[in-house]
Amino acid sequence: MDDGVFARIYALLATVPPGRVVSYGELARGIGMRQGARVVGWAMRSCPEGLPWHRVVNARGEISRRATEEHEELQRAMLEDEGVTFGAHGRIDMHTFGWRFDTTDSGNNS
DNA sequence: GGGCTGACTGACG
DNA sequence: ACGTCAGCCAGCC
Repeated sequence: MDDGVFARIYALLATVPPGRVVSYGELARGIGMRQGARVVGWAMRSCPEGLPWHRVVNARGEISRRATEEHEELQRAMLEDEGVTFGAHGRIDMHTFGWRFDTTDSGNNS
C-alpha cells in the first residue's frame, strides 16, 4: 500500500511504542529517505488523528518549532505522561528514549 | 510544467 | 555551545 510516502511514515510512526521518541531523520531513514526529514515533517503537518505525533521530535531531542508554546507544552506533557523525562533545558535523552526501527533486539527498554 | 515552501539535518565559523 | 548556510523530497500554487 503505497498511497505515498506519507502512508509509510504514518505506518512507521504507529510502530513507535509509548515512552519512546523518534526524530524526523530517523523516520525518514526508516522509510528509505535519508535526507527526507523535511518530508516527514510535511507528513506530520497533516496531523492525522490516531497518530502519535507527539512522539516525533527533532534530532536534538527537542520539540520542533511547529507550534505555539501552548502546543509545545502539550507535547511535553504527553511525553512525560508516557514516561519520557526531559532535561533541564527541556531536552530528551535520545540515547535512552530515542526509538530505533532496527533495534532487532530484545532488550530495547530503558 | 515550473517554482516556492516547509513540524528537518548536518557542517562550518 | 550557539548562529548561519546549503541540501534534499514531496506537496501546493
